[in-house]
Amino acid sequence: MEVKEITNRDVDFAQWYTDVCKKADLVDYSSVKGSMIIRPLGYAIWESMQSVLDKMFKETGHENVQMPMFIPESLLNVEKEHVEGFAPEVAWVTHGGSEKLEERMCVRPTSEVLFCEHYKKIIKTYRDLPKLYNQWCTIVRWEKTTRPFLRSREILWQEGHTMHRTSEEAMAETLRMFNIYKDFQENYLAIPVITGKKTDKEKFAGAEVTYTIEAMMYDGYALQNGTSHYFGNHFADAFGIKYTDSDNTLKTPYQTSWGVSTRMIGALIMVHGDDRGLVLPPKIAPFKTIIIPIGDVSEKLEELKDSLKNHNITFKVDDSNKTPGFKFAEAEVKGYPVRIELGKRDLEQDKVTLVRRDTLEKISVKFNEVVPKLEELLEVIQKDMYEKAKIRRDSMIYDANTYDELKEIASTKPGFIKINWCGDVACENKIKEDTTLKSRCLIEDESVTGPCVVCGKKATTRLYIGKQY
RNA sequence: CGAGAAGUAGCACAACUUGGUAGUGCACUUGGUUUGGGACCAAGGGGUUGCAGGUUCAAAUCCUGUCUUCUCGACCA
Repeated sequence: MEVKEITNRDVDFAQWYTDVCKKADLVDYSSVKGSMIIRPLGYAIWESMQSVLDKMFKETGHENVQMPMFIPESLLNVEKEHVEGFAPEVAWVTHGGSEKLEERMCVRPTSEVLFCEHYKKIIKTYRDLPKLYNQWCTIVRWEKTTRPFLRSREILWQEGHTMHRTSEEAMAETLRMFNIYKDFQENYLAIPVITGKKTDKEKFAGAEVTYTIEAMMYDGYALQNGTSHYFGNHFADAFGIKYTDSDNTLKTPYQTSWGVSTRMIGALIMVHGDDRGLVLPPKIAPFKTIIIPIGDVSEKLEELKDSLKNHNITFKVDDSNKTPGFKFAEAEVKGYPVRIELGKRDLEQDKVTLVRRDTLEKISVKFNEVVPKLEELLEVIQKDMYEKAKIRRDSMIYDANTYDELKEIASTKPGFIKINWCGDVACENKIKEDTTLKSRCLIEDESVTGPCVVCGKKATTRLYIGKQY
C-alpha cells in the first residue's frame, strides 16, 4: 500500500524529496524565496539536534553568546579573502526607516568578523585565552537556487568561533569539533559520513584548513553537512588582535570556526526516507513512538501512557476519529521510529502490536512487555538504520584509475569516486568541466601511488569527488 | 542569473483555446454510526482565481510587468 501523493523515490528523487518535506509537515514556503517556514515537526527535529549538540559543546568548555545580525560594510571588508568569498551573496540593508544609511550594512552571512571585532576588545592577555564561543542563530546568504533545508537564503544554524594561544591548540580545537560533528552524525543521525580536508579550491573563504563532513544521499549526491575551519592568524592579523603572553611579548592568537545547520534535516530525509515518507532515527526523533488506539481501549491507554512516561520515552497519541489505516499512513509519513497499535482485539489476548518504521515489521508482544520491547527496538532500529545507510553508501563508492574510467563512472553511476590527484587546481577544474563532479575531500588514510588521473603527473594525494546538492 | 514549465478553496484539479454569475473530488465544521491499512449517513462552511497594471460594457480567461514554486544549467564554506 503506497502512501498517496508522495512521488516514488526511485522515479523522481528530487520531487520525492520535496513531497516528503511537505507531506510530513516539516516546512512550508513563505512569500520570500528561500525563506522557509519550519513547522512544528521540522523544528522539533532541530531542537532535538540542538539539545544533543549544545550539550556536547558545553561539555567541551564552550559558552553560548548572541552576536548582532548586521555587519557594516567596512567591517565585512577587513579580511580580503573573506569578503571576496561572501560579498556576492550577502543581503544589504541600505535604509533605516525612510533615511538612507551613511554606510550600508549586510545581514550576517557568517559571523567571523563580528567575533573578531569583539575579541579584539576582550582579549588582552594569555589569561583571556582560549575563548570558546558558540552562537545559535540565523544567517542570510542570497542563494540563487533554493531548496527546503538544503539551500535556503535564511539559514538556521550554529557557529562556533574560538581563539587560542597556539596554533597547535587551535588545530586541536578544529579537529575536536570536527570529531564531535562526525560522532553526532554517525551515532545520532545514523548517517555514515566521509570526512577529510577540503581542497584549497573548496575551502572556506579566509581559512587555512577546512575539514568537512560529507554525507552521501540515497541518490548518490553529496551533501556537505558540517565544516570545521582552522584560520591560523589570518583574521587576527587583519583585525589586529594581540595578547600579551607569559613572556611579556605581544603575540597573535590562533582562531577556528565550525558550524552545522538545519541542512542536516535534509540529510536525514534523503538518507533514511522511503516511499512512505520520513524515517527518523530513534535517537533524534522528537517522539520515539506513537500510540494508535483502535476501538475503545481507554483504560489500557492510560496505563501505557503512564508506563512510557515513567521510562522517559517521548510519545504521541493519535486519538482522532480517523480510521486506523489513515493513522498508520500518517504515522509513517512523519517517521515515528515505532508505532504502537493498541487494539481491543489484541488486548483480548493481552497483546499489543509494535511496528518498526524502518522495516515495517509487525511485532506482537504482551501488554506488560511493551516498554522493554520498545526500548530494545529503538536501539536495534538506530543500529540497523546506520548499517543500511552504510551498505548503500559503500556500494556507491568507486575507484577510477584512468581519466576515461573516471568519465565512464561519472556518467553512468551515481556516487563518489576515489582518484589519485596531483594537487593542481587545473586538474580539479578539468574534472568539473568534463563531468560536473567536484572535490568532496582529501582521503588521508589511503596511501597514494601512481599518476594523477587527469594530467598523469605524480599524484600527491587521494581524493573523493562527487556531485553535490 | 540563463532556458523551460506552473500558480484557481488546506490539497489535487476543471473552467482559459472561443472574455459573460468560479466548479468537482478529497480535506474541513456539526450531529450520529464506526474503527486491525487512507470509513459511512445527514446537514454545513470556505474563493476579490499569486500580486500590480493594461485592453474591454464585461477578465480566472487576452496583453505587460512582477513575485513564488518545480526541472535543467550557471552560481554556491
